[in-house]
Amino acid sequence: MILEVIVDISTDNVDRCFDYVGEDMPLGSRVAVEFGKKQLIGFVVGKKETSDYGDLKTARYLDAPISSEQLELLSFMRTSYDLRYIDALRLFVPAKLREEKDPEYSRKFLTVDGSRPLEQLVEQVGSRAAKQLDALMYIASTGGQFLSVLTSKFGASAISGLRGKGVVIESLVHERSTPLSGLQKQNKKVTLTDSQASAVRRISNGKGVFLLHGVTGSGKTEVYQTAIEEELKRGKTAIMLVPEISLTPQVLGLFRARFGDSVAILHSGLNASERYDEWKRLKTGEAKIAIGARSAIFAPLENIGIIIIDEEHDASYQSENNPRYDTKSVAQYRAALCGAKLVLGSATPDIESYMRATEGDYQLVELPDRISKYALPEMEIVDMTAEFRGGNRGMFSIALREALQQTLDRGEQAMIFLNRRGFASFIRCSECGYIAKCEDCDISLTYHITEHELKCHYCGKRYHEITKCPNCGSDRIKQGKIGTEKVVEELKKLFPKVRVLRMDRDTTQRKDGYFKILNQFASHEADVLVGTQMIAKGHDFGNVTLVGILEADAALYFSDYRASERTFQLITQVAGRAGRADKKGRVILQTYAPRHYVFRYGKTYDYVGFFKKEINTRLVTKFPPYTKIVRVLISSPDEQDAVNCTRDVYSKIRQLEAERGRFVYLGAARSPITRMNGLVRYQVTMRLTPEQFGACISDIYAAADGVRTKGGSVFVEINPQSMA
DNA sequence: AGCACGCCGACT
DNA sequence: GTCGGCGTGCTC
Repeated sequence: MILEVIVDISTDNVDRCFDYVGEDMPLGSRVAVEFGKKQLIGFVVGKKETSDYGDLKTARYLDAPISSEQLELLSFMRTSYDLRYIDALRLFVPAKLREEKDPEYSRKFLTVDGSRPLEQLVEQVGSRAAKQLDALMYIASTGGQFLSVLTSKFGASAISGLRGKGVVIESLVHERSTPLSGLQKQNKKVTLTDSQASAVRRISNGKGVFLLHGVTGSGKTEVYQTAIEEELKRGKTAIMLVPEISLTPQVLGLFRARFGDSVAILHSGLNASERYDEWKRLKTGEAKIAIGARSAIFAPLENIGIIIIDEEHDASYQSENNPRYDTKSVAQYRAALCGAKLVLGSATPDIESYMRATEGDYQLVELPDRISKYALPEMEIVDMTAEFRGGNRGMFSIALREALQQTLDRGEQAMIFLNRRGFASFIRCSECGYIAKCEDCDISLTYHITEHELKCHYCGKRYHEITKCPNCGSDRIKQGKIGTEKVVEELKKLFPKVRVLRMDRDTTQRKDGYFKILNQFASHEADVLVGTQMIAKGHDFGNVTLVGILEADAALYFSDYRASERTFQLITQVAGRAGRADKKGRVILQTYAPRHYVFRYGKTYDYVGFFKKEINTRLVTKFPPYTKIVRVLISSPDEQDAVNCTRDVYSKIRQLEAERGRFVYLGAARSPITRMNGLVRYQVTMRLTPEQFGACISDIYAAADGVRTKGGSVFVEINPQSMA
């Protein structure tokens, strides 16, 4: 029997089948093969009787980790996202199965030989080996780097040359991680409210895709759990996806308490062995429910009855680095394959999801009421331009200062949320709130300090730097950007005795930093928690009665068509942190654009009102969901090479446009982040109608695949979460 | 990804 | 001449 095998090497030049002889075995089997001179593992993706090749090597059967249903999902992913075979295959198999033995997952790590002075090493490498010297200096300056990183950066031959000269030291680094400890069982009696019960009924008795729209605190989790229970009773299994950040011990504890050992948890805190163990429990049928972040959609379950995607609007469901895929589409395909239901749940659904629900593609299930007897907290909108004109140049409004004082006096806690994502910054007038926008795209412009100009990240159009507000003539025009540290500083100035915790990228570097800070805050070791996005999610603190939102409009000015949508989601989520238990909460939202519709609807938590307004804007401006944005990103170490490749891609797509009819938009430009990891970045951006997208996407993939950079990459993104 | 092969500049 | 670096192409 001839087996068509994909070998476990992720490069374009081996992204195809190689023929081996072997016994008959199911497709999806894992085999050991000799490839060149290397012993590798591979996966059988095809079988045939004869081969065009002469003397074939043999493949040895190991096991069959991938089911035929998973193989179908695999081929869907390959065509939909232009993935390499092996990159897609790896999603279905825990890392441990990638090595035939050697259970410990480790990588080679290179450091310079510290026993000798650097000059001596340089001398030994010799002045003729420029590449090797580069690499050596890089290793020295970074204090060491993984072999795989180095070879992709400097090329295989330079690195193997270095290794041969004995100037670098190699060691094996074991990826270590501490598993979440102490999943305590919590026994909680569950009685469903009427609307919860009816939601469960509709889901359990129905089929297809459901959009579960439930306000914050309406008890979506109980609905999920009961719906899963119904499927288990029918002998089915379930997958539940949550954003990585919500995979907290508390959430997992809830599921453990209810379903015990039939839950397998796949999260980033597990090491290779733990992950493998959980995978195996699902594969053997010992566990029937898989809970995890987006990759749990590939869980090795049979007979799936229900797939749930919690917080379905969350950006992390879209994979932004390879393999790039969209979890919701994958889930929908997988659910259809096995006749399972798909439930998308959110308090603030993705605009596209809600549109599909209004059009009848998805069935809309509403959970309109909060379980707690208290309503959502009252939201006050403070106009910061008025504060500014009134002489308040600080970052806290008078209302927020007073509210903070009252909260502290009562011995209660407050959260201050600072909306600051990314590194790009917008241009705003402090006087009237004017924001510089692109004439063609109606998207806020980004200031590029190096070129002293304003740019639109969608079309690449450039504008002169402005020093006077075109609206009111004021010269108080500036970049909008403040940091959490500055908030803490000012807070301490205003309230010298206040105990503050800060939570952002910096303070959560270490793996447990996130939980540590939350625990400290929960045990009232601080009065105020200041943070970014991170504090918006999950976690109920009973004693928090005040939430302040600073720069609520900041996300509005990122060059992103989803700016309003993101802002609405964010303020709804953050506001939900106030007054969860039996204490009434209060939210103070500071903005320079108080009349923006996102705040008008946000104030009353009116998602549907917001949706109607927003979907209309998208229609008029021809943005998703009415179009698809496709971006081809080209990177190369060499500027000229990048330009050439970009031209190449652009002309191919221009040709495509000439054949298939005018696109909504097509353009080429430098990428907003012009350099990254030493690579110059360019992009070809287009917007396509759904019909054009369906007709052209495979040709766009082909155009991108047909261009090779010298040491960089070319890839395609669809509706990227960020255009940076 | 690794490895062989072959071209090319630098130096005994 | 010849040694070693570096790019290219191939692996069933």
